[in-house]
Amino acid sequence: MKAKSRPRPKATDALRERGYRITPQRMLILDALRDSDKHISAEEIYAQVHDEYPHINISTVYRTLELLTSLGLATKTDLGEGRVRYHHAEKGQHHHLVCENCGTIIDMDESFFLPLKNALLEKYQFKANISHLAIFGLCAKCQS
Amino acid sequence: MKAKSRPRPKATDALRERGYRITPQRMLILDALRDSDKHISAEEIYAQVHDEYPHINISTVYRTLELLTSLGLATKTDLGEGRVRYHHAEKGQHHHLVCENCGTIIDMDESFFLPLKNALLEKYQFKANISHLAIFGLCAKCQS
DNA sequence: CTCCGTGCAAAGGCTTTGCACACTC
DNA sequence: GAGTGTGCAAAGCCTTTGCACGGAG
Repeated sequence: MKAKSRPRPKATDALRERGYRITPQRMLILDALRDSDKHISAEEIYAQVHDEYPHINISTVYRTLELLTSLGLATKTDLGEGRVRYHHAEKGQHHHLVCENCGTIIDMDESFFLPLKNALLEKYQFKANISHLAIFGLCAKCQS
Repeated sequence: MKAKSRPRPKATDALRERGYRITPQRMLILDALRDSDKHISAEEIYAQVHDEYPHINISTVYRTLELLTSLGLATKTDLGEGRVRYHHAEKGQHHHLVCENCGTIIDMDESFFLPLKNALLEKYQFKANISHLAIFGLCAKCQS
């Protein structure tokens, strides 16, 4: 699907440094995460990796995603679809506006939460750690 | 568990008006929703109703909750636990600050989201329907 | 050579669905 | 009586887990 041979040391180094082994499966899963410009489900990663490496198993995908998430290399998001989505951590924090009618997902910058964060800190002394939140509602098209 | 004979016209009227039948199961599920002061899962509602009405089935709970949600009588919240929680719509909207360290839950008023809602409407023409959001972070005690 | 990572298969948890009977209206 | 709502059982979907083999270090 995409070239997989370009230099891309960061994530694999992070694995190696912590004593985890570099396997073709892990590389391919990282590639799939990186190549996807939107959030991707375990099943989609599996399908994508399977094209290049038919031997792979879905449980390996789940185990690898859990590992990457625990190392901070991937981020897990629950958009309320009954399935979790992942994305590469390098791509930065943002949030999602999910249309309850047509399912459109709009990416929203984190800066929208700054006033809220400050208000919570001031009022409740609560230090919010907002990552990949989903907010449901109606998109422009579906409001009529 | 609780008296179930007090007058409670609102929800049942809403059902009747729309042509839905009033059954003991539906009444008891509404009671369970109303009697719970926190968000409650389908399984918990089932257990609670089962005490008074052992014949009930879990699929009836799910079907009824879906009906109530579609009528706006109940609200569905996904707090990312792999299971959905419900609450009675009359109780109003609020949100939760969940401490990642000690588990404390602080109730937060909806008004904190007004600036955010307005910003989203202005920038994305997105009409946010924020209901029972959970925000994770650290409470005052746990920040040291 | 060691032992971590994987494939395989099965099970787990939550939720949905098909069908025939029962109960509300 | 008509037809919606229910119980029952089974399946569906996503995810996790136990086990033994294979491959990375």
